[in-house]
Amino acid sequence: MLDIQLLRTDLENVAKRLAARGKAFPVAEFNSLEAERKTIQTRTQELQAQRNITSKQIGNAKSKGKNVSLILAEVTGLGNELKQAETQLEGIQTRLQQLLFGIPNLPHDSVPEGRSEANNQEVRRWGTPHTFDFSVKDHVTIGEDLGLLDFETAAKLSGARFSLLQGGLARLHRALAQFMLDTHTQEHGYTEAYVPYLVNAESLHGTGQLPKFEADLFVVPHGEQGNYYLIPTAEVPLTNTVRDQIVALESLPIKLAAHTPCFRSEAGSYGKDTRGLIRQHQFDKVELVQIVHPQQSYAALEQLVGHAEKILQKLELPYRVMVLCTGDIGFSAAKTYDIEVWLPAQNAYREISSCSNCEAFQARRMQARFRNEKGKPELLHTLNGSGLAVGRTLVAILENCQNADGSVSIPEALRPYMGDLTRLAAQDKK
RNA sequence: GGAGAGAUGGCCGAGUGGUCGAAGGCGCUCCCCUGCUAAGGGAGUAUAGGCUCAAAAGGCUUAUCGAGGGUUCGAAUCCCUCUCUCUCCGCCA
Repeated sequence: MLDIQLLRTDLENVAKRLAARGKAFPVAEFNSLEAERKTIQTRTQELQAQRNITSKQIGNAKSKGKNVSLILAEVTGLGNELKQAETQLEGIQTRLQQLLFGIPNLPHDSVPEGRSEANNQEVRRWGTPHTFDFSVKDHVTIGEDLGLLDFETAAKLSGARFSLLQGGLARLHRALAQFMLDTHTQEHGYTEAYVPYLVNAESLHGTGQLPKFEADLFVVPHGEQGNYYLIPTAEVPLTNTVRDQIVALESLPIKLAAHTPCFRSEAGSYGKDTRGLIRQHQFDKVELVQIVHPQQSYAALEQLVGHAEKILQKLELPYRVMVLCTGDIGFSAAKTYDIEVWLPAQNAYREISSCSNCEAFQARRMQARFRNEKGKPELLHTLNGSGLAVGRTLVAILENCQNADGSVSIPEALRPYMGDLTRLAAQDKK
């Protein structure tokens, strides 16, 4: 959510920066709502003040044993008028808020302008893609040939966009998550967290998935209490830990890491990445969240990307880092880096991590604050990044580490998590 | 799932219809006193808004005592609904 003060004082500039992300701000609608709000709010508060004064007079008079019927008669009409004004004000403020909740974050000045993915800029590259002296297979073929990856059975159990891993591949998947989590907690200073996978609407509202993106979520009805939602990312529970809180300055930065499944309905992505593990309704991810002092958030973003990169470096997987352009950053983000891993079978780099600084956008929705140097509450900055998407990392390993005989070499960093196994071969089902 | 108790400021805790944004304490900040330490004295100390102001300061004002609704001229206080926490019983990994 944007700061309404900013909209009141510098609407033109806000509209301009939103235009850079391809979002037209409804200036006229906002201005007329604001004008209306101003009139009605002033009127309401005047009436409230009048009521308060009169009520006090009644109290005073009564305690002195005076007759109050005269003053009482004076306030008779006030109640109705006040109630009407209050209702009207509430209506306007709801409309203003709804408008505001639908407006995305402003891009940071350092974000390159552009309309789409095509305008994202490469920041750096690490590693050299391997050249193969045989024709490479894609991860689906590799996994199925090994007898360890089974989409047909998954489709029977659930439907499209689910997968079943077995044997060494399932173990490799587990090993990856452990390895990532251990690296971040032991080398990068994150606190490991185990979090709820079902969250309430307030939490999703806090991080910005609601109210606009309900269609992307899986909803679980829960009796009369309303709905639970399956988390689309651990960013939601991790970031919302500070919702409605005022944290102490000394406790910053807060760095949290969690390994969770993520659930996305993938509405609107029909026909995209239908083959394989790239785009699933359920996938695992190790998520990094940082909650920091506003002055630190851009330094923290660089760090956060580095933490995610470190995983790929240890796994010796080639990648590049992209800075997303104004037209491609997500709703809550002010700046986003994507990390893209090399996939030989696609002969392309594909997204494996996304790291964003949301500045105060989420914190404002969540009322997540800290006591600043002057002891005053101030909004925090929140950041999140994948470190990394486990399923996609598995894909990258299968494809980058494949051998001519159909086996897959296990990166050295993972071997301690695999009982020192060096390769996955067809007989590894058990 | 059943029965009961509770939710008040950074924390503890008083407050059962009016002068209560809320006693008292703790903590924190500033000042005074004390040769040092310990102790003592005084003052201050919620948040989010609105209007005003070129801005800062200030001024005026509104809302907030778990949340929402109701009764009333007036609600922390009375009534209703919900949420959460605790205790006991049941069930369960």
